[in-house]
Amino acid sequence: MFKDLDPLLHNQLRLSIISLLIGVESAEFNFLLEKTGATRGNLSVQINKLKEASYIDVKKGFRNNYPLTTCKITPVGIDAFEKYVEAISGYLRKED
Amino acid sequence: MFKDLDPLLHNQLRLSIISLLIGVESAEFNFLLEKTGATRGNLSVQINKLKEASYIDVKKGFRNNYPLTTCKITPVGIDAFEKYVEAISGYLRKED
DNA sequence: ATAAACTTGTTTATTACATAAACCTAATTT
DNA sequence: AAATTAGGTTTATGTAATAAACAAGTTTAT
Repeated sequence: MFKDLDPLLHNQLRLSIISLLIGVESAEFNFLLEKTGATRGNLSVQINKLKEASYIDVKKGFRNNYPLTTCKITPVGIDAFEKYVEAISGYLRKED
Repeated sequence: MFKDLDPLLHNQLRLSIISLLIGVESAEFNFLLEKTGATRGNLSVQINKLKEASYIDVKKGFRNNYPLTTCKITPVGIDAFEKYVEAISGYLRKED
């Protein structure tokens, strides 16, 4: 009847991150921070969870002498997102 | 950018319950149990949370001498569900 | 040059939540 | 009358979400 919802994506912040990444080539930590309105700590944690699931790739470098974290969605992440969209859509329709 | 997701509805089981109730006049405990595949305990807990938020009305009676719990969505619940659908839709589109 | 404040994150600690397991009461069956 | 079934509820526990504290270095002000 109802498809299971990927617990990793069924979370506001992680879903926001993936939703943002799906639309861009890649995104920096501060971009995600601003767009999501999350705290740094929470964003850091959730980025790592997505990374450990291989939903995103994370590159750490420097710019203007400061640390710079860049995120990019992977094919695995894209696939998971598309499945999630399909699954949750089944909950949102009024018809059976 | 992203609208907040009602925490009460952003849960697989509770969303299933509301999604089912939105399509029917009312539903019995066992109907929800079967359709959602939840355990009785979990269903009981989540029904009560929805009830405490006035998202649903719960009527307890008897049928054939056995307890019978019947649930019905309220206007508050309908409103919350519609808002949730709109909010989460903002996360699912590929365009910005 | 040194202290203060800022940048960019990470780690830790606490609270809340989701869920299964255990329990309860009454009815039915054997 | 003992065991089983029906219909739920309560409790206990592990997991997860999040904020608060910390870290490591950089820039600015004094």
